Amino acid sequence: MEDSKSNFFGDVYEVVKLIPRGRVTSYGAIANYLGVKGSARMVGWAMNQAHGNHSVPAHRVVNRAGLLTGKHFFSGGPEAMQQLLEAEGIMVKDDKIIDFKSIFWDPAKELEL
DNA sequence: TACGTGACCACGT
DNA sequence: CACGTGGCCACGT
Repeated sequence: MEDSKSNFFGDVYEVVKLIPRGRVTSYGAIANYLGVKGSARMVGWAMNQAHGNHSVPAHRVVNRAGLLTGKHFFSGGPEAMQQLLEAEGIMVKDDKIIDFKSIFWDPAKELEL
């Protein structure tokens, strides 16, 4: 039973799984919701490990600028992430999400209750 | 055991 | 307004 840090990764996956279809969020937003906003990089690492977990829609997680920074880490190729986003109705241009702020889903606000 | 790197973010110049 | 640097924690070599 891994307690502590392993729990952090699990929480990240839980939040990412809760992202509604057609919406996206940022690493910092997840970190902020988990109370580790100072460690937004760890969320990225969690996604890297989530790579083996197909239950986690990591393609709905991008950086603060709405840029598909982790596309290159996806199975099948960097275009896989953009394809998955477009499949959910999210428009992507030049590896960047269109109207990112409008489809941005912040767990700290949407799940605050 | 120690150093470097990394799917980031915020601040300062 | 754009670029550079610092800080954070964990993992790989």
